[in-house]
Parts: sequence; structure tokens; C-alpha cells
Amino acid sequence: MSLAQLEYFVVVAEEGNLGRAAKRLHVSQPPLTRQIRALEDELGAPLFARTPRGMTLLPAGRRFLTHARDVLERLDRARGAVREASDIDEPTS
Amino acid sequence: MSLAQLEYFVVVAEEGNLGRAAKRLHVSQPPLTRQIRALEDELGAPLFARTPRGMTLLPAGRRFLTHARDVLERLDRARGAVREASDIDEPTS
DNA sequence: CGCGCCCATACCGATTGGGTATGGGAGCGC
DNA sequence: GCGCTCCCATACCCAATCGGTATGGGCGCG
Repeated sequence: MSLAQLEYFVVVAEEGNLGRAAKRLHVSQPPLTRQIRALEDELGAPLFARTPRGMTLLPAGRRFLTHARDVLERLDRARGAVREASDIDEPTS
Repeated sequence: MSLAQLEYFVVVAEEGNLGRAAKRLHVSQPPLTRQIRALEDELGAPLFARTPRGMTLLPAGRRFLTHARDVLERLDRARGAVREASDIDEPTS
């Protein structure tokens, strides 16, 4: 599992559609297909139902979505914590 | 930034030493050197002080450590959430 | 000074990841 | 039913990433 996969997953879940998600992520659609599938394989359960209209979250996917967002948010805070620390050393540099 | 880098960082911080951390992580020492440096480069601040005795956390590193552990813990919960969900579908299979 | 313990660098091979091109299913208008 | 459109999936290729071995350089200790 990679952080990119988590972000891809969140965006695909939000867009409900690989094509639009790909544009938002500035990647092409095939890598998205692969990464989402790799994520599902690793987790051992499908996260989306593939319909002719797009990708819709399954129950497992809904549960995972909350946690995935949580992980990404905590990651942002981690980055922020380092910036704060260096701000202490170099206040207004 | 990658999840592997976060885990590498946590273990190096705990061991205070690249060699021991490498053993615990089942990788060799050079990749650790590189990944830790890449992490520092991306964050824009050094996390460790390199001494002849090993690697000791700097203030920025200490702050980051807490958050890094948090991210990894949330990731475990995310995995767990999917397992729970599939347990509902397949209780004791 | 020779040895041990550190981390850093150089180089190489294997894996991963993204891109283009293409296919196949499902709905819609005519 | 044909053609058009909008989906996702697959095949194939190239570039970037990652990990491993080999090696070097600093530092302390007997």
C-alpha cells in the first residue's frame, strides 16, 4: 500500500468515476485502474462496484474511505509539525 | 514521502543507529541512509544529527516522530476497518 | 597504527509506476 | 440495428524508484 494509492482511492470515491478522478490527480486513467485494483488485492476485498456508469463504493469501501482520509490528514499534520519546529529555529527567515 | 520512509524513520529513531535499524527492517544499511535523507530533503529540515555514535533525533525529528507513529497507527486501523467490513459479509469463513 | 563501529557514496540489477494505444460492455438517438 | 459516447480493463513500453553489494572516510580505543 502506498500513500498515492490512498489519495487515488479517496479521489475516485469522491468522483465516482475513474476518468474525472484521473484528471483531478493529473494522471491517466489506466494507472488508476491498476492502483485501485492493487489496493483491493492487498486489502483482500473489493472497495468499489464497477458499473457501466462508474465506480460506486461498496460497504467495505465506505469504511475504508473515512480511515484513508484520516491517514492523509494526519500526514499533513506531520509535515506541519516539522515546519513549526523549523519556524522556531528560524522565525521569519 | 512514502509509508516505507515513515516506518524507516520511526525505527531509526528508536534504534538510534542505522545498522540495527536495518536489521530490524530486513533491509541493508545504504537504502536507509538514502530514504532518511530523502525524507529530510522533502521536509526541508534535518531530523537527525549524525554523530560518530549513531543518529540522534533533532527537535524537528522528535516532533515528527509522534506524528509519524500516528499516521502508521491510523493506517493499521484503516486495514482493520476493511477486515471488519468483510467479516460482516463472511462472519466465520 | 590497526581494528571496530559508525554513516555516506558509487554503481548495478530488479521492481514499480505512468503513458499511449486499444478493446469490450452498456446506454442513447436515430 | 447502427453509430456514437461514456465507462473500465488490458497490453505493451519506457522512465523512475528501490534495494543490494562493494567501498570509502571519520572517529575512538587499545
